[in-house]
Amino acid sequence: MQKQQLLTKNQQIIFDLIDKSTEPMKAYAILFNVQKKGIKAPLQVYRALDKLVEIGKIHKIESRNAFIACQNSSCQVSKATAFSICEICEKVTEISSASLSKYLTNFKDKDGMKYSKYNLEFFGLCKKCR
Amino acid sequence: MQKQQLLTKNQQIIFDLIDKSTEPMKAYAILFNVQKKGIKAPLQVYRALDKLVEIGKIHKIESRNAFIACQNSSCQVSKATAFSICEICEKVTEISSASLSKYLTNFKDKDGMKYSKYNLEFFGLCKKCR
DNA sequence: TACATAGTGTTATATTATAACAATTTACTA
DNA sequence: TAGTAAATTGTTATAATATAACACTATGTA
Repeated sequence: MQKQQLLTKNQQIIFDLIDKSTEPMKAYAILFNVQKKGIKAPLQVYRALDKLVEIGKIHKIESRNAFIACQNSSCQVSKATAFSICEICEKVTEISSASLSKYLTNFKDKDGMKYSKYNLEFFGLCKKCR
Repeated sequence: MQKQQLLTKNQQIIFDLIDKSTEPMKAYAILFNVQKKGIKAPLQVYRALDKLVEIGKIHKIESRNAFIACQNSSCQVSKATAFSICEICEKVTEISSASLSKYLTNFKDKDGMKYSKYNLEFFGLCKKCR
């Protein structure tokens, strides 16, 4: 087990907010929500987000410019991420499939190149929206 | 064979530029390059980009906010895309692996949900940068 | 012709993200 | 425990990415 990373005040405030949210949050929505806690400027938010992504507590959904708490307790670092995104309601779920991550982690391209990291976003309709 | 989509003037100008480029291009870099051809405003660029993405002539590299011409002649629509991205030189290559696309196209999550679309970005070091 | 659809040109503005710099806190180590 | 390097914070300003709204033009087709 890796050493538990301690969060600083700003990081904790922002992580808590994202973690409680049922949907991915955008940076300026986060800013708006934490202003009453003394975080006033975009940069304070982005710095915390950068760090939280780096240590794997949250992930960025690149196609949406939004952030979601890691839903996989063993995911300490974001090196292999996969998400499903509903194109109607925008619900995002982190996919944790051992076979998928095994397949992608071991994937080699034509030149035999292996990759140290990947991000996969699936799009479709969730149960409710179908 | 699908009917060949005809491009409008702006779409053609912008596609030609991206297609000639050896690296992904960002929207405002494109704008700068086509201003001498009469395309003056960001919106003209974004509209052409949207259409080109929609018909599969180009792809957006989400993690870079940049656009690359489709390198796969049979790729008429961008429903299943995979790229390798060098984290040093930022070289981006479209991956065309039949087994990868087969695996991902058929992937079902725990709930049996199938997806209509995906985008995968691999990160690592290219040959030159290793 | 008349109509629908897609594309264009334009101005303004919204959204997302970083630069630069000074001050403060934290954690390590001599 | 004092010194110091590294990380974090606070702040103002600004850069980079993307869309809204509206009027107009071209194109295809009934």
